[in-house]
Amino acid sequence: MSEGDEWPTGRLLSTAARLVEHAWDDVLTGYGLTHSRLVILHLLAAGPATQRELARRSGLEEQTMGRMLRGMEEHGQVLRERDPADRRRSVVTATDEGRRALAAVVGSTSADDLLADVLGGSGHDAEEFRATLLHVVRHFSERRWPQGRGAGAAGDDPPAG
Amino acid sequence: MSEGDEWPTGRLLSTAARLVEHAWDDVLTGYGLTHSRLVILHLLAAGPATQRELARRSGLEEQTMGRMLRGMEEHGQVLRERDPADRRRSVVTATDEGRRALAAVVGSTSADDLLADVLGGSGHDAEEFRATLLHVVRHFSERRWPQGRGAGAAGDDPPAG
DNA sequence: GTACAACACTAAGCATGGTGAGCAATCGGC
DNA sequence: GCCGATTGCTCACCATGCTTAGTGTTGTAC
Repeated sequence: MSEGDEWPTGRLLSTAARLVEHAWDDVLTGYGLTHSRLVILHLLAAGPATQRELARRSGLEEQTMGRMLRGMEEHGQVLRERDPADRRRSVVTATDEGRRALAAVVGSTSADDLLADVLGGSGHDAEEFRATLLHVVRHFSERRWPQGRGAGAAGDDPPAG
Repeated sequence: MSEGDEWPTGRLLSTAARLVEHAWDDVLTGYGLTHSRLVILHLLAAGPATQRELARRSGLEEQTMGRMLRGMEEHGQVLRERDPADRRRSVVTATDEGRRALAAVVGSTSADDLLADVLGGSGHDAEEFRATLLHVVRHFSERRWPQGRGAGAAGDDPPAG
């Protein structure tokens, strides 16, 4: 595709995301992961969480999260157990296999490095690009789920990575 | 969602794209369009085209394009007719209704303007962001479909918008 | 003129996103 | 203790991407 100049920026964004996802997938498939499951394992690395928490922290709907966790459970990457103290809740934990997969991907040359290379080698500022994306995500998240989606948002920010 | 700092840039890209799509959808739904159909109508504004051309020019698979065109046909936004000169081909044309919808959206305050405002009002350079996205799209497109996907790519670029 | 390759499109099925509806467990006011 | 509201999750279905495997049409080599 050599087009693109005329596209709305929003469509450029979607297309870029799709293409980078494909590049990621090439890497991840070898580790039994997908683009989105990686984020879940990443969140779980900090400790067990409920589905609702995971959904909120990754910006997905709970239904979507539930389905993805079911798939991951079938693949032995996470464990879901009812919380005995509140049986509405599922407590989600990463299994050893899930942790292994995450560590393997993080330790490998990732598509993110590839992306950084693509940008850096062409006069584009990868850090600035990232900062702009983060700004867009935060702004539109706030627009979509005002004040942290009903949950306490204060103190929820992770340490800057 | 107040997270994001730790995410891989690829995931940031996907999330940003999803959020901006939602913002677009809020605008587009009122005009009977969706995010992706807008691009098709935009391409058709230059004149009729075959499904294959549309797919190539928008970076989608032909199957995806076929399904989307079927939906648009059912909604009266495009017309598909077999090319009498080559009955393998479908010639796709925008209907009056499709053109009207496109004109209405283009004439309205679009989510793209919103995006530009969000960036411009915060010290981020919207033009630079766009240029970087375009670079990413072109690089990864080339990676995915080397040399213009088998079709003649030369002279295919649109005038810069 | 007939077989074979290429082309344009369709069909079916998977993945990941969304939505609305609904169910069981829990909590709170009385 | 009971009833209604809330919470946490599931089900069912839609949209838009993808892939693999067709179907029918055209072009070409012999």
